[in-house]
Amino acid sequence: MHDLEGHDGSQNPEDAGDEQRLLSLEHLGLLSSPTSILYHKLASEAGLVWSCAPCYKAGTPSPGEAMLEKYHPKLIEPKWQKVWEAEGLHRAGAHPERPKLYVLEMFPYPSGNMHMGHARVYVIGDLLARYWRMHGRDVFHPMGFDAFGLPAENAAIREKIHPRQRTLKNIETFRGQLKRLGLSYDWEREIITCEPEYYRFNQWLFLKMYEKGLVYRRRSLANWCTGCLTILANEQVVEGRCERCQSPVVPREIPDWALRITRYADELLKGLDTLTAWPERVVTMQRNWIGRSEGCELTFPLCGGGEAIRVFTTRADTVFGATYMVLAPEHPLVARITTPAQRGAVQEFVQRMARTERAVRTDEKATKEGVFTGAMAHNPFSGEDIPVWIANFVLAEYGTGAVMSVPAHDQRDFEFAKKYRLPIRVVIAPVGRPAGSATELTQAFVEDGVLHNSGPHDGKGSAQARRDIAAEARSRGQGGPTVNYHLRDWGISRQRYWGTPIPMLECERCGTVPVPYEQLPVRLPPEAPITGTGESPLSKVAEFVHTTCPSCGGPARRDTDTMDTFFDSSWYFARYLDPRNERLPFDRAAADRYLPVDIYIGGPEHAVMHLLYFRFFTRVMRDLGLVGIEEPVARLVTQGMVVRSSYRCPSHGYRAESGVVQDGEKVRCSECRAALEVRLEKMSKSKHNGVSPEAMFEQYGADTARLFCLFAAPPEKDIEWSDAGVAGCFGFLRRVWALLLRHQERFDVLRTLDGPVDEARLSPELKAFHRLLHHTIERVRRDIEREFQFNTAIAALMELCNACKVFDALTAGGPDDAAAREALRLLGFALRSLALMLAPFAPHFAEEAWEALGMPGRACQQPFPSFDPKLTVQDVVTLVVQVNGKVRANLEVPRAAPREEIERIALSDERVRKWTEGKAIRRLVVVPGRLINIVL
RNA sequence: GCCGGAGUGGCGGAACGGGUAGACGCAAGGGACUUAAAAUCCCUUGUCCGCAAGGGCGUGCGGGUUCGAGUCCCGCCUCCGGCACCA
Repeated sequence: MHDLEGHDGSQNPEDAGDEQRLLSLEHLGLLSSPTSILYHKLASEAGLVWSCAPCYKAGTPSPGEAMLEKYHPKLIEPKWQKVWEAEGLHRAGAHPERPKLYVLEMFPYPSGNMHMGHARVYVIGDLLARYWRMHGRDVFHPMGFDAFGLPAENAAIREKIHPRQRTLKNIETFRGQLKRLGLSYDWEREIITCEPEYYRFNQWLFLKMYEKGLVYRRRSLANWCTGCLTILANEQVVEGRCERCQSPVVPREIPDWALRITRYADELLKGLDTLTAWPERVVTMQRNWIGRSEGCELTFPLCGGGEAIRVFTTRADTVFGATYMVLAPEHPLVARITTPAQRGAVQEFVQRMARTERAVRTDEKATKEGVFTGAMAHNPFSGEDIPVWIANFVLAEYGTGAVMSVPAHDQRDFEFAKKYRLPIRVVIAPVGRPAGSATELTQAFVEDGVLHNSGPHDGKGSAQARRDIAAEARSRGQGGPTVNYHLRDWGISRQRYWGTPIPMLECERCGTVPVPYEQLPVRLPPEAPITGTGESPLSKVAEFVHTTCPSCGGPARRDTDTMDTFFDSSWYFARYLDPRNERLPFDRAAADRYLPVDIYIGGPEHAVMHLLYFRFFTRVMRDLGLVGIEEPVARLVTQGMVVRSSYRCPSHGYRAESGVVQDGEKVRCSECRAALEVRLEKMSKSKHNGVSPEAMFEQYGADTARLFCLFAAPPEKDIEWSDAGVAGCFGFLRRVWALLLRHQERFDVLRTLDGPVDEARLSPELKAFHRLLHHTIERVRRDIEREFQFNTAIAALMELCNACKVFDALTAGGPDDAAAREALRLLGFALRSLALMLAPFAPHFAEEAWEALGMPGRACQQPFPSFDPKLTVQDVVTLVVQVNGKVRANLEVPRAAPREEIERIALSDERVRKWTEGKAIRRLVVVPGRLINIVL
């Protein structure tokens, strides 16, 4: 059925590559037979090894005959993936008596293909999952798909493919790629957010939050993305632009549903202190984002009217210096207080601001401009009447949307006052110095100091005055101490099709009515006119919109927006626990068993949005009695990007590696010979610097890809994709393979020698190796557990493999020869340990090795090797001899040598005497087992 | 501007509470095997002076503490990330 195109570089995942054929073999009634039989059967059925791979010896090995001449991942990997799946080795919950561990990676949005950035995250998670399973944990390690979202909808507009169809196809592809990486997920837990079985509980949670007053309808200025044609949450606006498509964002008045995340602002902030296993920078970013600011609200009555202006300030101590006030152009009072004489100018200004892009408006370099409203307000502290202006730099959504302006002590106010010739009054003097005069100020004095020109408060320090003035305001009923947050409520309505319908109705008689729980899910209609014009597609689906009111039975209209997809991903970690539950989002007992997530791995780009919502929802779910935890994630790992060189030609744009030529130091475009700009950038199709996992599997196999992802750098750093580095990892696996092969004929003997090694019978070389082996186990465990330093753990394994050379000299002694038997015992121990330690890193390889060694069971289910702390150190150490801090000699001494002995050996050494000759020794510093420093 | 983080060979990166800087891998050079190439294996590889033995200098820069500093302290520089007219 497949076409007969060759293997030449076709990227089509359906291309009949060799292992594809292996995977598609459905004759797996064989799974109950020994895997070696299965594997040979697979191989010959696939026509792979014996007919076409030049690296194999010709001929068909008989079942039971062990290893192939060369390491061939293409053959090994599909085999073990089938075995794991058939034997259900990665399923959680099989051992309720064991301690649990929930390892989670941020689930993907299934775009067409998995890329290396994805692979890296999953490989890190999988390593931890596999490692801890070998330590006897009941590991919960699920995977699913974040399936709603704009890209599918945009693609639908472009390519006329239904988002659902496209998404499901992508998931299919993606899932296949995940499986080919050998990731140990419990696939029975899979969730797909665009399925009604999932999103009905988005709706359920929305309704519960509505009941709790955590959801409200608002009609305010929303962030409208001119590219995506929908409103965005505050978090999705980056530098005034859409974080997704970079289009300008403009204010637009669209009614939406908002979640009252601000009600949890303080709790979310305090909770940060408990997140000791989160990266510092993520905690800091969240702290900044929540942006708690303690201050004071003050009321300024308008002259000649009952109305008053409320302002928020952190500098109540400067209130006597407030010489004018400024409202945001959108402030509701503006229209009412503007005098007829100023109306024209004010209206013009307000309208201009309404059209201004957020990016332009909030650009710090934008000049401050404003218009006088004609109104005056009364400063209740100084007793003065001061003018009320509107200006571009005052934001409607922060504080009260109005400020008191103190030009002498606030830089913005200062600039504004200078520009419009507004009065400046100095009311704070630097401590210990006289207050300057307003006329000689060149910039605002913004620090705390001593009050001045402030009536009864003169002479007080700023901090004291702030407290007193706030208290005074409160006692007069004109404000008082208050707290403000940078965090805003989370608007979740999106004017798009591909998302969760919002379960709310508008009834002509009853007003806003929630959809009753028993009517959930409100299903997304299968078809809707997806036009991308900015109107909600659902509003044009008459049979969706028109419904009956559940309370009065009269006609009602459904809400036609869909939810922000961050809603979906805010609680998915809990749905995995109980993904088929039709009554509740998940069962409380399952939550109590597995939550919180012990280790969560994902990109730092989610430091604020996703992770803040995650924490918010966890608290909401706690208040709904769904979970018993406060924080969803105990330990967070933010991994770096996968980057690779990109080449950009001034006239031909980004060039693929095949389109560049090396010319000495320079790299040139193969078309026009122009020098190219070389940069390290995140892999992407558009920059032509990507490496597809498919290509990796094809060339080196999943184990090598996994190994490289872990070896290239520690998790939090970016890794630079290096084809040579990948080849190096492949080479390592091949060397281990060759090592096993060299000792193949001994496997039968090794298997029988499993008792403890008797050091006394080992040669000095083997004794040193024995200790290195124990030390390696210690290092690998420590690197994984404490530091997440997988790169150094792999380095340790490489060293161990290199050290195994000592066994090459092993001569065949009979089993009666005690020394030879001990050496073989050690060899067996080493090979088995190496195989098992590799299991979390290169799992297919490890299984194959384990099987070849003739060991029963599966490598991934064995206990991780353990070490004897007494044996992790060498008994002969290299002692460094320094003279005045400079290294002059290295000495081999017994580790346990007494201090006097060490001093004697060191001082009598010829190389040392050369430096100490004829000089008095002032001091001898001895660090046992390490060094001796002779100070002259 | 504010808040984080990082600067180590030709490259990616090591160095547990201050104790041989450069583990491990890549690249490079030399050699072995081969009719040849590939693959594989062995050796060398921070830098400068030296035939060598040996020595000098080296972890962004300048100081300091210490017998001893990549690591600790003070002052800078550069790069990356986040926030940014938040009152």
